[in-house]
Amino acid sequence: MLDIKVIRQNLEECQTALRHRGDNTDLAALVALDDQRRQLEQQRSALEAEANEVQKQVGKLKQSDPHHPDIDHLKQKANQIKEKIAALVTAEEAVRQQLHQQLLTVPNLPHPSTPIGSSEADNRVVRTWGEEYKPRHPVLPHWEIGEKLGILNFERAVKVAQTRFVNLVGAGAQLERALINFMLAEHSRRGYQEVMPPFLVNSQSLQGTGQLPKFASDAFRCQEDDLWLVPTAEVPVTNLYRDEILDSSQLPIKHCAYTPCFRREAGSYGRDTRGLIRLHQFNKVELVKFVLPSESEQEHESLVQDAEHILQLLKLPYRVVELCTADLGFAARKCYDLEVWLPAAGQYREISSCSNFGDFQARRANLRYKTKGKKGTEFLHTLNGSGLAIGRTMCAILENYQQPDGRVLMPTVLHPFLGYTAL
RNA sequence: GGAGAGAUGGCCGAGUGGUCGAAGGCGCAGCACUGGAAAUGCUGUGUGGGGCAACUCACCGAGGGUUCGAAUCCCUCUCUCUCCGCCA
Repeated sequence: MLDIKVIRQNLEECQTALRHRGDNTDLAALVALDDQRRQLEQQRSALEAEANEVQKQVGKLKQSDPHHPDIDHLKQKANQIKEKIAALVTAEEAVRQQLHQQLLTVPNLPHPSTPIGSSEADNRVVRTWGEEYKPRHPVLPHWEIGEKLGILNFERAVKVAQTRFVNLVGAGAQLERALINFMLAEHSRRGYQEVMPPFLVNSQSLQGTGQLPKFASDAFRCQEDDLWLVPTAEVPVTNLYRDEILDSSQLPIKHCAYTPCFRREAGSYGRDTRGLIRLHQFNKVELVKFVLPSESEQEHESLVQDAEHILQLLKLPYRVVELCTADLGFAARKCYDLEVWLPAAGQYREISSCSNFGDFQARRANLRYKTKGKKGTEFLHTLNGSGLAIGRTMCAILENYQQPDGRVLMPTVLHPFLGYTAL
C-alpha cells in the first residue's frame, strides 16, 4: 500500500510513476479524500476533548455532592456532544474506509532504476549464463519425453481433478522430491532458515502481500472457512511476522520454504496448455527476506544470485531479465526474472521471479522494526524470489539433459538426492 | 465435537465503574558512583492519528451494548490453555 503522506508530498512524481506502469489511478482524488478525513478527524477530536472535560466535571461533582443540581444539566450537555460526535464518527469512518479500499487497489510505484517501458518487449536482459543447448538430434518437448519415460501422466490427473493437473509417477515423483530437497538444502546452507508454513491462509494474509482485494479470482478459495489455497509461499511466509515489531538487530531475516502453489490461471485459456509449464497446482521453493530499507537493494541483488546459484549448480542455461515498468507485478517496485533455456521450443521461459517490494507489503501487513535507542518504529522492506519453480525445473532438465537415444541424464548435484543417475 | 479457564504495555503481573494510558517487578536507555565494570541510586522508557509546537484524540484480544463516564458491567466473535472424544 502506498503511503498517503508520500502521495500528498509528491503528487506529480507519484502520478507519473503510476502512469509508467500503465495504471491510471487518480491520486488527486485520493488526496481530496484524505483532506476530508483530516478535517473530520480534527472536528471530532475537538468535540471529544470537550466531552472528556464534562465527564470529569460530573465525576468531581458526584464525589463532593452526589445530588448536586448541576449534574443533570452536565449529563444533558454530554449527551448533546455525544450526538454530534456520533455523526462525525460515521462520516469519518465512511471516508476512511473509502480511502483505504481505494489505496488497496493502487499498485506499487516502480523503483527509479526500473526501466520505463510499455510492454514485456521493453524488458532488459541483464546477463546470460551458460550456452543454449542446440543439439543436432531433435529434442522432444518435456511432456512428450516425460510420457514416453512413464514419469508424467496427465490423463489420469485430469480424471482425478481437472485439466492443468499432473500426476508424477515413479522416477518422476522422485525427481520432483529430489529437486525440492536439493534446493532447500542449498538455500539453508547459504543462510536461509527453512520454514514449512500453512498451505491455507486467511484473507488478511492475502491482503498483506497484495493478492487481495484485486486478484481474488486468481486464487482457489474455501468459501466456508475464509481460507484460500496458497498461490505461493510468499503469502504465508511474508505474513509470518504480520503485526509484529521486530528488532533491527534481527534483520535481515531470510527464509526458504517449500510449498505447493495453487493458481486458477484465470484468463490464460489456451496458453501453455500442454506440459508442466502452467498448472493449477505446482511445487515451488521460495526465498523470502525481511530487510532494513537501507539494505534492500543489495539484498535484492544477492537474492537473485541465490536463485541463480541453483541454476548454475544444475548447469541449466539461463538469462536474467529486468522487468520494465509495464511488466512489473502489482506489489513490486523492481523485479528480475530468471529465464531458463528450453531447447524443444528454442526459447527462454520464466523459472524464477525475484521482486523487491520496498515497504509496500510491509504497510499492508504491518511489518515493522524498531532500532534500539531510536524513537518510533519503521516499516521494513520485503523481498522474495522463486528458488526455483520445481515443475519448470523438471521441464528444463528433461529437455536440456535429453540424449540422442532418448535417455535423460541427471545433473550431478542431484545424484545424492536420487536413487539413479539417468532416466 | 463436549466441558472448563483465560486474553492488560518488550516480558511478568496488579487493577470490578470516574483523577488509569494503566501500580509493582523485569528488561532497556541516560545520568551518578567507579581506574573500568558489577552492584547500587536517580531519571526516563508503548503504539497510532491530527497539529507537527504546545497540545489533543484513540488503543487494556476484536466488534457491539449499558452509562455523563468502561481495562472494570452485558452480548457476540476470535484466539490460547486444560480435560474428554475423534483422528494422520
